[in-house]
Amino acid sequence: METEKKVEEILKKNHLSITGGRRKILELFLQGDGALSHSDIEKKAGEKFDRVTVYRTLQTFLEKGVIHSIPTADNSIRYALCKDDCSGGHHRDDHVHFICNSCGNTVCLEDVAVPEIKLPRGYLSEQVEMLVSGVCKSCNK
Amino acid sequence: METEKKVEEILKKNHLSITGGRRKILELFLQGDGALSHSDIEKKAGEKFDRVTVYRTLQTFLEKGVIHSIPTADNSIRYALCKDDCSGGHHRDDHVHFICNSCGNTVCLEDVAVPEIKLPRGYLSEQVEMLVSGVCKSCNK
DNA sequence: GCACTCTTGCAACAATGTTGCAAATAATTT
DNA sequence: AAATTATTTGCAACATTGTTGCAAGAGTGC
Repeated sequence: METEKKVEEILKKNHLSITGGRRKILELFLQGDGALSHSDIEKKAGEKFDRVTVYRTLQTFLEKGVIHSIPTADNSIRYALCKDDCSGGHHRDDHVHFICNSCGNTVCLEDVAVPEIKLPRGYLSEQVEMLVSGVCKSCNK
Repeated sequence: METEKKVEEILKKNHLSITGGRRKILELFLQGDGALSHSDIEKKAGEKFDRVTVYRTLQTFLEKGVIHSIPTADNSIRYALCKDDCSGGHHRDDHVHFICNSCGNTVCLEDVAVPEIKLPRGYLSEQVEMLVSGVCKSCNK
């Protein structure tokens, strides 16, 4: 199966041992194209995994650069897969995130770059996050 | 006192009754210039107010447009005062937010406007949030 | 000052996140 | 392929954060 290979590839590339939990969570990310919150994952994974495992797995994936986190206004961080080129720790995650107010989905707009901005004198920018909310392609019909 | 007048003005303008809790919380916002998280407020307000009161007060202020919320990557929403012209429900909050990785402060860069961006076909933008993290003016010395 | 409305605090609860530790599983070595 | 080692998982217990109903208290308008 295609997904299964990808899962193993990602885990191996990041020197992570291949376990059931990591497999399952990666599959979820590969299947749906949207971002997932912690509770999304808990629900979709069925009753199979302990809550703590999900926390720790997400934590590990974050550290390795497998996923990135997307802050949201409703206090529920979401996570999405990183593209290939940002694995290995340094993290190039300069695309816009879109949250649909209709269906609630969060997606990465990989093709929309975050524009440069000029900060006031004295401020040093290290990372920029851009969060657009509105109506997504699927709901806007 | 200057602050006290401002507090009452804001509350009256939004048809909110003037109570101790609302006074105190507004003062906190007027004093420090940074954004405050829920727990910041609880701590700074001393032992005087119930947790629930803080939640409800923030909720009320949000609805009235007295404050706006700033999502952050660490799962702790922060709140900051709105400028005068965005009271009354419709909310013009189009400035950039800055989070300092050194001191942890979050501030509104009122002078830095959020740039326009072009979304892919089909997407409808309703609100844009821009979150810059790095080193702030005070820490960058 | 009095009646009325809104706000507060308390209690109880639900949801979310964290930590230590022993058992289970995966990777490594022989 | 079995044994050793390192890592991961699940459980339990706990801490923190957020929510709701309700009675008591405080603010507002008359």
